[in-house]
Amino acid sequence: MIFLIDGNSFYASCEQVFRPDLRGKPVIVLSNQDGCIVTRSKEAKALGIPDLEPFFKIAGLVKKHGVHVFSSNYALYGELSSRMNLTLRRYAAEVEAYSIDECFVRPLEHLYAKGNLVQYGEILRKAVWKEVRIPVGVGGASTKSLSKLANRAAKKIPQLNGVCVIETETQREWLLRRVPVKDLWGVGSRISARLNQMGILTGWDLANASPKNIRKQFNVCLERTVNELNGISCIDLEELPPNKKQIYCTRSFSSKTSSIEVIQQFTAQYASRAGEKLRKQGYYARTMHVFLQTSPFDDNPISRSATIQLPYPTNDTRILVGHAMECIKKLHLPGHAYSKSGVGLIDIVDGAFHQADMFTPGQSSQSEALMSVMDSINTRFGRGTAFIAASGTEKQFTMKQNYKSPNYLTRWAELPRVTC
DNA sequence: TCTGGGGTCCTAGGACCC
DNA sequence: TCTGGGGTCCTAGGACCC
Repeated sequence: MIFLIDGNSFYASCEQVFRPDLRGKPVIVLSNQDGCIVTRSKEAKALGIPDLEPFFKIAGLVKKHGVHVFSSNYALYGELSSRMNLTLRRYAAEVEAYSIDECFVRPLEHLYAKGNLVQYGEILRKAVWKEVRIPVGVGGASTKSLSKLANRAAKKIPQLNGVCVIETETQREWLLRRVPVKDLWGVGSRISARLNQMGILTGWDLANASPKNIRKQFNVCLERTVNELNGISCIDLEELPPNKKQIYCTRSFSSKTSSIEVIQQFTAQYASRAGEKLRKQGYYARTMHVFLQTSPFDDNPISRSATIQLPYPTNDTRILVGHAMECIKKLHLPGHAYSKSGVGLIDIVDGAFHQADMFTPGQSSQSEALMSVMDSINTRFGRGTAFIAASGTEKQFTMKQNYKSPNYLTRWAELPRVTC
């Protein structure tokens, strides 16, 4: 049995933890740069605010209905997410932190009366609410894909009170018959359009399709989904996330720019961040991918990228940044207003198993030591405390965050205050 | 006035080499 | 002189997730 616990409108609920006055009110949270709407509270959805809509397009609607707007505050969401995990861990045999707002959980059997899995779901829901003040939906079933489906029902059907468990064949069929394929986990808009053309409209249709045929016409992943919908578990619970095969850091600029110096400064920051993630995994990169693009909404958008082999596998920020700078020089064409760049580390190898080349220097122990000091400084005093000069000593543009809430949980100066 | 997220993995197709 | 299978690397873009 696998349960999926998922925070309702997670980012909006996080904001409401320290602003309980906003519970039951329309709240939206914006993406980086205050670009798009990424989370809407139930009340905001009811006002007809669409998901992933550019913020400026609904500014009028927001004003008219007094919608409460927040820039994203990842320090806050990350901290509440880990508190949610800690709570769930006490009630579970295994926990997989699947995303910032979702956990897969294998239940501890002594916590519920035999055969009463709904009771277990209730325990989880109440515990997270009591300890973290985040409302969650709970779905349980024999596979991950079915628990996703149950979780969806838990949120959609008010009578279920936030908990839905698929225990019988009848329940499985009932739910599958009512879910359009596009709402299934692992089926996006493209694949669902093709499935619809083939007459496969609901989860039930897909569950009854031939897995072999699906594999032939689509791919292995969708074949797995078919099996999972039939209760055959193909996707394991992973307590430790598998190591990444690629690590990317990409950002939109806070405003468009044609200046190569500014673009290099931004890109140096992204390369540094990618290096941090790589070292956290304890790996080394052999290949780097750098891209630079104008807005895809421009009349003649351009997007150019370069892939380069690094001289030897490395996770040294100085080397990564140096090569990223060279790439930008090659990619940058004068006269265009660029909106975004990114750095990807691909072809990642585990240091311990890497076969060194006796003719190339390789990463030195000095470099390891320096990176480790830099990482500890930044862990202790905040990201960006120690940085490469190429990132720019004065920030050209800071991220647009006009509606950010305080870092209630991660900065002493911003702790909530109570006046009595 | 202008404004449109971020991350991971996979694959098709072209260029080049043996 | 002309032909041609098979592999690797790179780029671009598709597809999914949150």
